[in-house]
Amino acid sequence: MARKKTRRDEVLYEKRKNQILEAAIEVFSKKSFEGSTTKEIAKKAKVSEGTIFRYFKTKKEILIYMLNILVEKALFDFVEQIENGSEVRDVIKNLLKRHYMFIVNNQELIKILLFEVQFHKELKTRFYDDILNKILEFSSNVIEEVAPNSSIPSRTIAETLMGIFIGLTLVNTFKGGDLEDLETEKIVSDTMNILNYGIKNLNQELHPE
Amino acid sequence: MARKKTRRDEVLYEKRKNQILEAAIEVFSKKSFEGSTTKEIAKKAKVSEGTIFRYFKTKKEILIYMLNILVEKALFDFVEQIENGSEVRDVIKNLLKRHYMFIVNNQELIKILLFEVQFHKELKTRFYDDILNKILEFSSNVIEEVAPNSSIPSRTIAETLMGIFIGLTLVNTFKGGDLEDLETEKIVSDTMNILNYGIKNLNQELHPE
Amino acid sequence: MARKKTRRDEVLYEKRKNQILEAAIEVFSKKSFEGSTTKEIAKKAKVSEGTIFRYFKTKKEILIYMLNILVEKALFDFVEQIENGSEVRDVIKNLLKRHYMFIVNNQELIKILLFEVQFHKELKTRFYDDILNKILEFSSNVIEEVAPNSSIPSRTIAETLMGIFIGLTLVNTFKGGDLEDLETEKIVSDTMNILNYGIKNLNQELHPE
Amino acid sequence: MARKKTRRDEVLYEKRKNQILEAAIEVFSKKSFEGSTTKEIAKKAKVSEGTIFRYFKTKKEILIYMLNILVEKALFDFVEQIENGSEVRDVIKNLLKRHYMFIVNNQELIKILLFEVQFHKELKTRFYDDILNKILEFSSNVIEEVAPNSSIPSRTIAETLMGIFIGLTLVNTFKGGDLEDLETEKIVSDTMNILNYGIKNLNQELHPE
DNA sequence: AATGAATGAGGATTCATTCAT
DNA sequence: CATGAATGAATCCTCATTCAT
Repeated sequence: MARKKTRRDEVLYEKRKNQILEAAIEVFSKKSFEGSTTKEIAKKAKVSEGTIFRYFKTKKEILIYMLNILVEKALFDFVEQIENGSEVRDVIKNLLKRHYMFIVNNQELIKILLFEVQFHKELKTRFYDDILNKILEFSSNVIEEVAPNSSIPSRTIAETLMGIFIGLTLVNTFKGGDLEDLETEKIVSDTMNILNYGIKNLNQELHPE
Repeated sequence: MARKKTRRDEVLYEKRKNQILEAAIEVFSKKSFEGSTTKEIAKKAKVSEGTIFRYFKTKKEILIYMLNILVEKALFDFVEQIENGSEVRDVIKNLLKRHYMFIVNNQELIKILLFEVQFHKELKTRFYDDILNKILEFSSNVIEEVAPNSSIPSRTIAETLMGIFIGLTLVNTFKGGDLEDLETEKIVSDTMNILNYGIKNLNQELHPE
Repeated sequence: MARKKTRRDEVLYEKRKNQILEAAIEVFSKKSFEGSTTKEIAKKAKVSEGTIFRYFKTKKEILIYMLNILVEKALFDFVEQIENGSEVRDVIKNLLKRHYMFIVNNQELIKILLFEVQFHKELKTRFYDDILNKILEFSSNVIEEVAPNSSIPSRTIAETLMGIFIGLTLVNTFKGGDLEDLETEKIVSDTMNILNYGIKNLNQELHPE
Repeated sequence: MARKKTRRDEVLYEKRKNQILEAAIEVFSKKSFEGSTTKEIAKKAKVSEGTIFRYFKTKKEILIYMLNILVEKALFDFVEQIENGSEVRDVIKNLLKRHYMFIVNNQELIKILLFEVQFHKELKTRFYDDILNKILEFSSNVIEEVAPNSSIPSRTIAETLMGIFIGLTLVNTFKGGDLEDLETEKIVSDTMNILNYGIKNLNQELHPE
């Protein structure tokens, strides 16, 4: 009776699961996890409520699955070897771009998890260990290499960079909503200027590139 | 017949309302607004569920009240005239301290609102207009005064400062939980160094004070 | 310690009780018994909620008290000897007037009790026994006296009369609301004509008085 | 994917909805709308409380649905052309029968709505416009045709007829409860006699048919 | 596999009643 | 005695989850 699982079955399975995931991302990001209903997700995903529970044992498992996906993306986006410039400035600039692209590409997922993770202990650890910490380690290492004896620990610098981007992203959601690719260059270069030359010299050395 | 409302009555009223508020802050910050139940708030506040609704018409009104309180605190903490140093450096440092103290002193409230505000349109506007924007304006003005011709707009600098602190706060909640007063000096001075001298010169000019 | 109850106390007591009663009548008639709250009654009566329960052990007791009052009024309004005319027509006309005045004078109370009595067994019996039945008996007797051998039982005639008035009252509440004293004569005389001359002869014998 | 809604589905849906409706009628008529609980309705309908809300968005919607049903029935029971007798007497008799059958067949629904309608503005208008007024217009027209020049307006006669029946129904609910089909003939013919010949001639002309 | 009807535990809120002041 | 704050049981309603089809 039981039909062998074909390759096609699997592809369909993944497609359907993704359909639900995308719908959930949209809904969670608009109403928060607790504020969302499986009914609304089902509707947006164009499946029945029952179907959701074939793909995810519980509503919470959707959230967990989101974290898994973000972990993958974080690794992928930061693991590729960075094209090392030799100058501190270039290295930092590359890091900033990576941060920025990661955030822009995964805005909704990041927003959801950044917040929800606080209310679910099991997720919190993984979010910190597998995403934040991984990125911070990677950044620290890169910084350490090009500025080995800085009296500010490279980790602190990395945290500051990350903090800036998370903060900017949030502040931004209040102003308008979606970050757009177009602004990338400006935000990165403004931040670069502040970080690179310091505020002290703002008047003299700006936009020298 | 009707007893006049005495001063004592009023004090009791405020005390009770605060009791509930404190409980709500604790619960909301641990479980999110939607994830919290009035039952749990009541228990933590040591009142009956019914009592909550004598002091707040709806659960949501508790959230709104939280925003009102944060607005007050924001004004109070930023309205006092800043002791103007004459040097850019000192001014920025003062701003950073203010930011930091505001966040440290109102951690839970900020965490709750930063999150919830996204899901409640009415709150969003007020949060941006009455808190974020007010602080940004204040900061911009201060910056403008001491660094009038910077090619980076003072507003951008102000947003960056705020972004840094919001971001740092969040990143911090993942590491440990509560920010402590003790770390204030270190965080402020590290951030100051980065901002002030820039990363470019990290090796040479650090910690000159 | 316990002060002797003075006459003055008693008067005050009754006054207060009445204050509450009047408020309750107003509220019940607008929202039904179950739909009303003691809070609203208290507010309308200008006393505290607690006070209500000094005068009535429970909310339901207010309803019971209303019934008592209506019983008194029914007796009073129908017990006085009717000025017997010698003609059937005059007798019926007098009965109709009594019915009508009773309804007009106690509109709200009747509306409330007619409705609520159905949902409270204890009240139902008393309402039927002490009000409806009393009136029906009284009317039957009067009719019996002037039309002793009618093949329609005098009781049936009495029920029909009462039915007409209850029905007219209700139908009326849908059109406008309050019955007004002004219409009394017209309603009574129209009804009289129908009853008196029958529909059969409507074209010929109308308004001969 | 999505299964087409079959005829069978629809039938089941209506059956279930009716199950709940019947239960609600029973409960409302025993305890009034406000005095009833969805829990009790659910129990009586042998469904879960949740199910009720699949079929009716709110408790009040059940009441509204009841009104809709009564409107339908009123139209249906009065719209069929009346078998016109040529004599006033026959016409009136037919009208009385219609009234009576309508009331007997829909006793509970009428009792519920006659009362509840007073506390719900939206219902009140519809009840008057779509039921009472429709019936009154129909009756008036019929009367007008057979007794065109009566000095009592046909509308008044129609209102009196309706009033009689509403009133008789109510008075009846206090005596025993359900009206039974058996009594129809008697009640109709007694009322007919009163209306037809008038009280004046009660002694002479009764039961001549 | 997919559906969506049914479930029932649990949530926010109301309200009659009590009781300390 | 009068007050009105406090109570908590009970209400209407929602929603994740199950399961027959």
